[in-house]
Amino acid sequence: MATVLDVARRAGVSSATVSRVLSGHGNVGAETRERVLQAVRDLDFQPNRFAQGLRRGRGNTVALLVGDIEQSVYSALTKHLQVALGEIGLDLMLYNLDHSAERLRTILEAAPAMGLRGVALASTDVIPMATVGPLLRALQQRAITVIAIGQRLHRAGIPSIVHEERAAGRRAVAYLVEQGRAPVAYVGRIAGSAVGSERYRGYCAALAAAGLALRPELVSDVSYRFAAGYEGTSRVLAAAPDVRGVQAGSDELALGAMAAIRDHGLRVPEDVAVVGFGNIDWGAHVRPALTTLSVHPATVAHAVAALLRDGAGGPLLQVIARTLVLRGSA
Amino acid sequence: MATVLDVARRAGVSSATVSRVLSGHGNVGAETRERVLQAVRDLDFQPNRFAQGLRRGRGNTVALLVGDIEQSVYSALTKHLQVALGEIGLDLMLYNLDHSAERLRTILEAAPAMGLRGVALASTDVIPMATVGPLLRALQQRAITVIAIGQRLHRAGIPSIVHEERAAGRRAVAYLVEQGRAPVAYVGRIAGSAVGSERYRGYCAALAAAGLALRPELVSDVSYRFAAGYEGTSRVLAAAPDVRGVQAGSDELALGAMAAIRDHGLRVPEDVAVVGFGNIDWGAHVRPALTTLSVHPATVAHAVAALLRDGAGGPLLQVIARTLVLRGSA
DNA sequence: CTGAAAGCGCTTACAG
DNA sequence: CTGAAAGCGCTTACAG
Repeated sequence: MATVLDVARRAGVSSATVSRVLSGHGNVGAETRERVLQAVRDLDFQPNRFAQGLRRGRGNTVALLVGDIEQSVYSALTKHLQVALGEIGLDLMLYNLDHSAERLRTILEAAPAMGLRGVALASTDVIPMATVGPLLRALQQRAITVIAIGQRLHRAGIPSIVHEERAAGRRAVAYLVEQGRAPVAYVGRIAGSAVGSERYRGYCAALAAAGLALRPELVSDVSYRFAAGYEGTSRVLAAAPDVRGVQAGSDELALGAMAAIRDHGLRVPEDVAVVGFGNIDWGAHVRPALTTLSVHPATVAHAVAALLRDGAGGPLLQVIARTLVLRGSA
Repeated sequence: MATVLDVARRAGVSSATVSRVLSGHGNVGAETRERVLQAVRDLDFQPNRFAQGLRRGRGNTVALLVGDIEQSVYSALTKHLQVALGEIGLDLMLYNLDHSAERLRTILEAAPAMGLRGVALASTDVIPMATVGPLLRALQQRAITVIAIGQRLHRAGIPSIVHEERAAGRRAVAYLVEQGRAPVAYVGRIAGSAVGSERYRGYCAALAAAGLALRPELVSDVSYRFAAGYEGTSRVLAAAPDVRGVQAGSDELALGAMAAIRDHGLRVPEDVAVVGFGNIDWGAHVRPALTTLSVHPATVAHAVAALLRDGAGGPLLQVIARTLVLRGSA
């Protein structure tokens, strides 16, 4: 592997000059610069990342911490972030939290020594800021850009990029009510999810605006995935046979809900309409196709990249609007 | 951030001794070791990754290159590999290939300078070995462990971990035939997929064994995702109205196929049975639930970790068996 | 068993 | 505009 010294020798200059040409810092004569670049090409020189990192005090890697890479929100985000970071020369290190606060802490504790450029925390789980807050602040103090995705941590001084949750939930439930789908159940408040409770508040707001009562038996607290949607909906159907609409806390939950409704001998949407959350890729391909609220991973990815590129001083809170995507299920 | 020198001073030893204690190489007196470990704890010392990497010539990072992180096979693999690598102290860098050979080449060209410990190439696309082969060999020559996942590159000297494809495809199609589902269509040979054509050969073998003719109008070449399954199946249904079974090249394609069958006014499985490939997470939750062939990401992940841990000398080819997972669709 | 010293490959004040 | 030199924080032969 060629070193900066090899390049310097071949170009007849010092290693300092090579470094200046490559970094763009400091002035170098046009002809000298050309000679250096030619030598770089000849030797196929690529700077050693460790040496660079050691000297500069940090590297080109951003850690992305996701709740669960198998969930579509996170894999879509990962994909787009990978592209957006690639465009500004940054690499992506992936950490799967598996919704574990313990794992989050472990990772954040190891982060300072890793020379990261930034940490993007994409988790909708409630974060125990008492223990995690100091860790995040420690990262910021070493000039590591910390960004929250999907959760509002801007009050703790962490730039946050989120989708609208409450307003979106309210809009979707209002739509169900307008379509004559009351009583509407809410499946998937998701205990422990910061986002889940926001969506649920949207549900409550929509009911209140329509003058409908909040019936506890119509609300199901479940966890994230399919089976939870199935079980939660089954329970609601048993407790409230008059339910005509279901707002699910996620598309996965919505799919489970649809299965439960059908296994209950009812039809979607004729008997019970279903709305999901998150516009998952297969949502358009199940039958009936899923009506849901959009998500915008590319927009998030670009916002993250911009924050990393420009350093501190960016907006502390960016809220991305969602659209109600109408398909067959509601 | 504490350095090894800080630790040395606090423990009253030299930095060499600290390094020896931490690495486990070289003998250190029991009492000295204790003093060093205490100092490490006191100062919360974590070795600087760049300095370590520069000195050792490589780091603790493994690059995982996946075809498309949004496909369930890859996200499940990523999740399990993350855990398996974590257990042996390695980090995971993720690169999304987006099924682009061009991108693969770009990434592999940048890899040597990154001080990677290993490169795990999880792609089922046909790899242009004329250009990519030399890049992989260059990595191996710098003692970077290269591992192929999902595709057999063992003849090129690259340890490969794969699932059985042909035998599994044959078994599934034979099952459809046994159940009286002939003629069986094959949707998703997937031009450009090394794995897709293996699965298709299993289909051919099953037909031959059953004495059935290979009817070209029953075979659809499509790309990976849902929409392709929908279109491919629509075409097959139009060209061969007598079709009674569909073997899909993936679960995504199977879901598209089920939608197409239903939009055609037919029922799954009564009129047309469908078998997928890959046991995707939502497969059990659609209705009818998807019959499919299993996949074993945890097994793959452990095999990869073992190869990284033990370095060269491991098995060149590991084949993981698949099970036919019977559910409602066939 | 332990330490002094060199060196991995960069970058950046400093000097000219 | 350019170069000589120091130094980032480790690890490892080498010497004792």
